[in-house]
Amino acid sequence: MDNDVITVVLADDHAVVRYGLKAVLQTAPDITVIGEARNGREAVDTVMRLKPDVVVMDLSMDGMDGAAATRELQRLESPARILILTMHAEDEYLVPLLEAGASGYLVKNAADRELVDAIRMVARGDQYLRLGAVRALAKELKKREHRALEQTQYESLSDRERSILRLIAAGYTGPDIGAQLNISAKTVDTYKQRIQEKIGLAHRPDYVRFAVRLGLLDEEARM
Amino acid sequence: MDNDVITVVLADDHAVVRYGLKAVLQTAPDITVIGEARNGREAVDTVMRLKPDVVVMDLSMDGMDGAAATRELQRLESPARILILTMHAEDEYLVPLLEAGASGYLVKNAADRELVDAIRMVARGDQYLRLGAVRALAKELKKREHRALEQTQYESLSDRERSILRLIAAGYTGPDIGAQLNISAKTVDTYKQRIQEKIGLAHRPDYVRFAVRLGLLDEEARM
DNA sequence: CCGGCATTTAGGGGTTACCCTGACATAACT
DNA sequence: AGTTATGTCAGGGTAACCCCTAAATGCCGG
Repeated sequence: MDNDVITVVLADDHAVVRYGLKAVLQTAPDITVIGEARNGREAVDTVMRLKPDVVVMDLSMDGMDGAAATRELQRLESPARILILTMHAEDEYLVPLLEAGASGYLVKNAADRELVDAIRMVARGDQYLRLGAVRALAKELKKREHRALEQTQYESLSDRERSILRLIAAGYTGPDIGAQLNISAKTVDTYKQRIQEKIGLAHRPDYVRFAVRLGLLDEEARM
Repeated sequence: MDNDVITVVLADDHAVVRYGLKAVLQTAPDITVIGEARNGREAVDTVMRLKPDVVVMDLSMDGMDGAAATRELQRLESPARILILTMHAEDEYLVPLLEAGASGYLVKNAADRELVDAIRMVARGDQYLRLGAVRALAKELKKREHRALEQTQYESLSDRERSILRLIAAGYTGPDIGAQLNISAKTVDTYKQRIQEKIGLAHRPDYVRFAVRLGLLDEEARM
C-alpha cells in the first residue's frame, strides 16, 4: 500500500500488553501504531475503519477470540496481514489460525527485535513462522481431522442415541440406563445397535475411547 | 520500611509485559520500579540484592515458575510482599500460591488502577484477592483433598490390581482382560473383588469416574 | 525357621447383562 | 402416500459378572 510506513493495529485484552507492544514498536521508525482493540469484535471494527497494513492479535481474548477475528477479517476486500501473538508455544492452535488466514505466529516472550522483524515480514506479504511450528503442522493436521470426524459422527446421532452413548461410555449397564431414562432395557439395546450401525462403536472400549477423545466423560466425573 | 515510596521488582518472562507494567506504574508517584527479572531464578537474585517492598511476579515463567520463586523468596530474612499476576482467571493455582506465601493474586486484564491499588495494599501488609477467588478457595481445597485421597488409594493397590482397574475402566470385559494379561478370566474376577475390598469400587461407573479423575484413561485414548 | 500376610493365580455355580432378530408408532420429509 | 428417522419394546441364546472357596508363591518378623 505505502512503501514508507507500516501501519499497525494492536488487539489484546490486556492493557499492559498493549502498552508494552507500543513501547517496543516505538523503537522502529518504519512502524506506527494507528489503533488498538480490546477484543476480537473491536479488532474487526477498528481494522475496517482504519485499514492498517498489519494486525497484531492476541490468541486468547474474551468474547470473539483471535482465531474467530482472523476469519472475520479475511472476509474484507483488502484484508490486512495478521500476526498472531501467543503467550506460550501452543502449536495446537497453529493450524486453525493459518486456515483462518493468519500470516504469522509469534510467542510473546520472543525478543523485541523478533516482533519488529515479524511485522516487517508479514507487511511485505511473507509468512512468519517459528522453527518447530512447521514440524508440528502435519501431525496436528491429522489429529484434528480425525477429531473433527468423530465430532461430526457424534453430532449425527439423535438426542437419545447421544445420551445412551455417554452412559455406556460412563460404564452403566443396559438396565441401569433404562432405569435412568425411564425406558426399557430392551430399548437401550436397540440404541446400541443403531449407534453401531451409524458410527461403528461395537464394544465398550470403543465407547470409552470415543467419549474420552470428545471429552464427554469429564463433566460426569467432576464433583 | 519507608513510608514514602513503595519499591517494586517486576518478574515476567515477557519483555512487552514488563514494559507495560512499568508504563502503568509510572503513573503512580508513590511507586518506583527498582528492578526487573526474566524468570524465577533471576527474581530471587534480584530481590535478595535490591530488597524491594513488593515483587510483582508472573505465574508462568520458564525454568523456576512463580510459585517456586515465591516459596524461595519466603525463606529470606525480611521477605518482600509478593503479588502474583496471572493471564487468565485460573483459580486452581490460587491455593498453592497462598501456601507458598503470596500476598495477592491479580488477573492481568484487570484495570491499570487495580494493579496500583493491589501494590499499595500488599505493601501495607494486607492481602489482595479478587472477589470470587476466595469463594473458589474452599471448593478447590476440598477437591484437592479428595483427589489426593484417591491417588493414595490407587497407589495402595498392587501392580496387577492397578492394571485390572485401568482395563475395567477402559471398558474391557473380564475375559478380554484375561487374554491381554495371559491369565484366566476367573483370576480377573478375584482382582475385581480385591479392588472392591480395598478402595470400594463396585460397579463399572465407579471405575470410570475414578479413572477419569486420576487421568488414567487419557493415555489409552490418544492415538 | 516357620507361620502369618500380601500377592497372584484359579474353579463352580447362580444371576444378570449383552447381542441379534423382529416389530410397531409417530413425525417429518418427498 | 411412501420413505426415512426416531423412539419404543420383546424373546431367546450366548456370554459376562458376582460371590464363595482355595491353591502356590514370596516375604517379613517372632
